Amino acid sequence: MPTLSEENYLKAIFHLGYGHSDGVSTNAIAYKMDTKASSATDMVKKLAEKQLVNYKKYQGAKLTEQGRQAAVAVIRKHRLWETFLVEKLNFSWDEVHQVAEQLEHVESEKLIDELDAYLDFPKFDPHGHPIPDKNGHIHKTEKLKLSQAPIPNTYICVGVNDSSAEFLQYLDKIGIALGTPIKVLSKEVFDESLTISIGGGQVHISKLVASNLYVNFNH
Amino acid sequence: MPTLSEENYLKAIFHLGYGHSDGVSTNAIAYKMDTKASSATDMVKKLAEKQLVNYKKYQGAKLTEQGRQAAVAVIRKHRLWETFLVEKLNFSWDEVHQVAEQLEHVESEKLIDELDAYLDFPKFDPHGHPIPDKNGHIHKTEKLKLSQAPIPNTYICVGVNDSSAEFLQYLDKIGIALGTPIKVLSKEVFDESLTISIGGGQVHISKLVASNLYVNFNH
DNA sequence: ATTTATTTTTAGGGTTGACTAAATAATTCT
DNA sequence: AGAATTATTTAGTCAACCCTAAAAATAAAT
Ligand SMILES: [Mn+2]
Ligand SMILES: [Mn+2]
Ligand SMILES: [Mn+2]
Ligand SMILES: [Mn+2]
Repeated sequence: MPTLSEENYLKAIFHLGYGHSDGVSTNAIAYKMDTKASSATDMVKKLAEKQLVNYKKYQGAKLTEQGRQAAVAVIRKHRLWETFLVEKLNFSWDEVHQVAEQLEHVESEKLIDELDAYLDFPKFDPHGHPIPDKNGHIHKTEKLKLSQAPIPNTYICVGVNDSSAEFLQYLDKIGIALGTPIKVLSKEVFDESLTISIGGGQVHISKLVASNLYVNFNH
Repeated sequence: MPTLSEENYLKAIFHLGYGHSDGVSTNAIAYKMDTKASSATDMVKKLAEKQLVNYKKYQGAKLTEQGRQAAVAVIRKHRLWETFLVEKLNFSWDEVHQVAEQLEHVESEKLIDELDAYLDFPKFDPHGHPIPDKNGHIHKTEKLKLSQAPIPNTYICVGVNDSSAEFLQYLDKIGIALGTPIKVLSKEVFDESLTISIGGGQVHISKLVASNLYVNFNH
């Protein structure tokens, strides 16, 4: 079994490599893990020895199938715990990440299976992220970044890209939660900021904010 | 904050020193922690530096008030998690210890407070052990070891001293759970084994078993 | 095509928490 | 008391994971 630290690296490599076919650079890993490039190199070597990643010097790391399974298992635990915290323990969506970051490393297959059942097999976590199933399969859903959505149109917020407390609290403040209808009124050509309407009120959001919001068509 | 390893040592010292007024020997700590005496000495020194224990060479370790608070906080978390696993996730009392051993180290005050509330502020864990409150106070209850209980008489099982899976599964097998009435019929003078009656059936248990069972008068 | 800048790796350490083996203190036995 | 046994500490290593500084490789700029 991977150590706690290895699990965190695997998760980082998974997220950084998602969608891309080339290796994840040690620099990118180090940045995401809030550590130094030399530490990332060391860890990547260790993961390679354990057959969890493929690694060639100067070419970055790519998860093996075994590594992907391990990464997805941790992500599954992370998202189930986040769901538990919000659904059962009155946590808000901006409070769960830090705690789930610890809970995700608890080792017990029964624990996670029972938790899954207790939560009634949720498909998405409190940030709209899909919860991988027991076999490591991640259900793909249609969604697009609000920054790339055609306007004018009305969408439904289905997820966030950034799960930081700062961003989520900002969304709380302007009245956006999962399921909130967002009517996009106009886009400023200069900075691609958007004027949107939420529950009657009108709000102006930056491109950065819009690019961290996932929406779906309101069909 | 204590590290994970320090927390485990603090807990061990708390349990070993419970009731006794002299220091806990490094040997005893090592045995309980399943490690070597030299490792225990190292750790005790570190805990002493952090003011969590008082330690003088060759005189064992005693928790300071600060150390006791830290130990009890971990025990509180351990027992709340065990309760959660049994009450909500269909774990049996012989399956919870190992998992709680990991969960007890998750750091989040809100988590443990909410868990406490979610479980409706339980007073005892699945093994009949008292759950310390938020202030570190442990509610004392009357109880005695079945091996020391006057006979003949009828008692109620209120707890176990040994929480190992082997012992708990043995109790399952002979039909003893928390709350089970136990009628003690006779004690063998030779080995102090007991003949008891549980729900109609008659069972013979060793002194060792009886000394690991806590009972209360059936009043 | 060089030179310059950036990225990545290597070399050398530090810390935590283990271990073995050896030394020393405390205890028990005769 | 003196000797033998046991308990405890010290000394010296080790592995995991991190660090800084320097070297080497790659990428970018002139
Ligand atoms: Mn983590
Ligand atoms: Mn999430
Ligand atoms: Mn533990
Ligand atoms: Mn217990």
